[in-house]
Amino acid sequence: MSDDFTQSYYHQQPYDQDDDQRRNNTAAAAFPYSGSTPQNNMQVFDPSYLSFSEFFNGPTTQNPFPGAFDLSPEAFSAGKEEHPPPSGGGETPATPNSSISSGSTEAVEYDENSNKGKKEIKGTLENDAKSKKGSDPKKQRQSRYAFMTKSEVDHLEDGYRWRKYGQKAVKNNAYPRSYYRCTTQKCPVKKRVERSFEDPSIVVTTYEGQHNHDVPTTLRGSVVAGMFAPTMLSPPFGAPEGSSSFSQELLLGQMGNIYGYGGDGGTSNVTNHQQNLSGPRQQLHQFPDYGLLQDIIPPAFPKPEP
DNA sequence: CGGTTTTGACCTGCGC
DNA sequence: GCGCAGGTCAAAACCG
Repeated sequence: MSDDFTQSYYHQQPYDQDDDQRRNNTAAAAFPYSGSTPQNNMQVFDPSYLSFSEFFNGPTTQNPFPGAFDLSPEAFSAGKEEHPPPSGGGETPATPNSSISSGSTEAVEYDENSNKGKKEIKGTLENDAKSKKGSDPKKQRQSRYAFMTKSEVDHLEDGYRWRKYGQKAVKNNAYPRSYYRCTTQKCPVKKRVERSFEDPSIVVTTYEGQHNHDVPTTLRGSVVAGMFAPTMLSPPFGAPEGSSSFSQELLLGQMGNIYGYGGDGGTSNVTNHQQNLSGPRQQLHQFPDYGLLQDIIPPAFPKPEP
């Protein structure tokens, strides 16, 4: 991908090997968007990953997601001022039948060590961090994970209980953004839910923070519930070892070849896959949280085929 | 009645 | 310093 993207890329986890390669093989790599350089040839999930679980676990024991999700929203949002407008060509993003899944995390603390050998990235991150809210060390953000779900409902069932504490109209988006907070006491997790302004059928959910508790027993077997099991929401996207509790099988079944996204509008069978297995029609996508979602959705999604 | 949602106000950060 | 936008608060309304 482009250097732009690379430079906007923030690694939370130290990857001293296959770093670049992994990056190119992760969902994150599929988002070459650096705020001003939308790519046509995007790769979301490299087909080399035979399954979603494999994708999660990676070719090695290391979870590729840290690389995939360790995007710095700040880094991406840095280019928000020049994000390509949805105009012209009607960049209606998502191809209905294509599933994108990507996500991002944002370290609560910018781990300098994690960027060893990635000076440029680090620099970008730091700069962004300084220019954004992160400038205040007291307000370092929680880890964040953003997911895109093709769903008819705004608030996706993920197994946790949430209480809505705010709703805000977002600039350049006809759809309001909702703010939710985990109702579990002392749980700091929040999430933002909004619809893609270009494809209302896509719900963008951004989780912030980590649950300090298990999924409520009221878990209703929702796909997303499995997806967002505690391990999933842990920074490394499931502790390296502890992730065993993560429903990989479920993911396998639900996510299928979620990486089957070509970026050129190619279709995948994920849609049906999801639809068949989940009650409310939901397609799960993950994508890097660039901070301002509307800034990344356009380039991140291929427009639906006419 | 307790929990959740709604919604306007308020606060904060950032760009100009 | 001012205005804008995002995020949060909190009181009222709503719901089971």
